[in-house]
Amino acid sequence: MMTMNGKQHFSMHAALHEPKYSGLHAGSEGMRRVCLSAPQGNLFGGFDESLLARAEALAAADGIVPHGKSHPFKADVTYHTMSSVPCTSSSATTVPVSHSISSHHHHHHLLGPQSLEAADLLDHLSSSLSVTGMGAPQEVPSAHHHHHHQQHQQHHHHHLQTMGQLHQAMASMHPHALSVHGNGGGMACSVNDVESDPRELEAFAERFKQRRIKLGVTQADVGSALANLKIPGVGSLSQSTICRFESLTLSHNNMIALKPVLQAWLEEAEAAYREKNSKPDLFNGSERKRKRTSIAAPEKRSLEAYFAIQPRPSSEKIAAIAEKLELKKNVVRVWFCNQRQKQKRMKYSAVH
DNA sequence: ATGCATGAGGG
DNA sequence: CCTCATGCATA
Repeated sequence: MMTMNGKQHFSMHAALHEPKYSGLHAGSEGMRRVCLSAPQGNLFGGFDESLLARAEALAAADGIVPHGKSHPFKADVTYHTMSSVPCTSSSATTVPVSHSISSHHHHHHLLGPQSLEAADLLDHLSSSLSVTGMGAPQEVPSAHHHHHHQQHQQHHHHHLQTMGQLHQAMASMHPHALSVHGNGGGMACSVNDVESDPRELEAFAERFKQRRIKLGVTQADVGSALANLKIPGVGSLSQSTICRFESLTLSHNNMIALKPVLQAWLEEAEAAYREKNSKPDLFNGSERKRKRTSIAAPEKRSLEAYFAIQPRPSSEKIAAIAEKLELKKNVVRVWFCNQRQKQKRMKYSAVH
């Protein structure tokens, strides 16, 4: 029944764009970012190549693995569950080193004395170059802030909507459903964000998670159940999103937008709780599946080093980096985009 | 739980 | 091309 994809995009997108948090969020998120800002922004001005070279060299040195020669394989692997896909394109070369090193590489000096990481590099370079005459204020080449929290939960792929059914008509709805930004410049702010200090969000997320678990509902269940609430502009969400909400790994705005919806669900669920589901019904074996490139650890280290220096490389630079790392340009571009997004997420984005 | 990807909307 | 919200695929 229904190609199971019939419920994917519910654009509540349109709503939140380029939020400068100009006035309203200046106290919350904007603040956090400011705290992280490094005084020296743009380090480029003609040193590009040398900087990139150094970043790479250092990143490479950082990964001194027992291989005397350079990696003979492609820097990335592309997985796909489909055998019918002939386009092993980006990786005709299967990487034998796959998980051995690609998983745990936490940028924190546990590698030894030579592990000069991006932050150090930046620091080093900035002191010697900040005089070259550029001062473009950048976002925040902050050192990484990685938080690793793991706790296994359920893994339950839902391609179902056995109880969901319906929805999907919202793709054409008004773009401002649960927007947080109603302001169009007039700053008549009053309706949105206000009542949303990160403190409360954190508290809510925690409560939500606990009660959800108490109800014996999985993140995926919550996601699909949201469609049943029939809130205008709100369709279902994925396990990923629910998970991210609970772990506060969404942007501040996203958190605020989702809170009311999840709260509504929680209330309804507790009212008439006690309903499970799980009919992992079958699907067609013939679906074009999305591929997920896997960037190997060494390359990832290089990218991180570059990112520390310049979070927003130009197209040319991206191309150059892509070539050096033997990655597709688009892969590199997306990596930077995702990295930037990551930087803006909640959680311990700053002082906590 | 998270990495890489897609797409809308805005320049 | 970017930012953002989201999701599939995966570890």
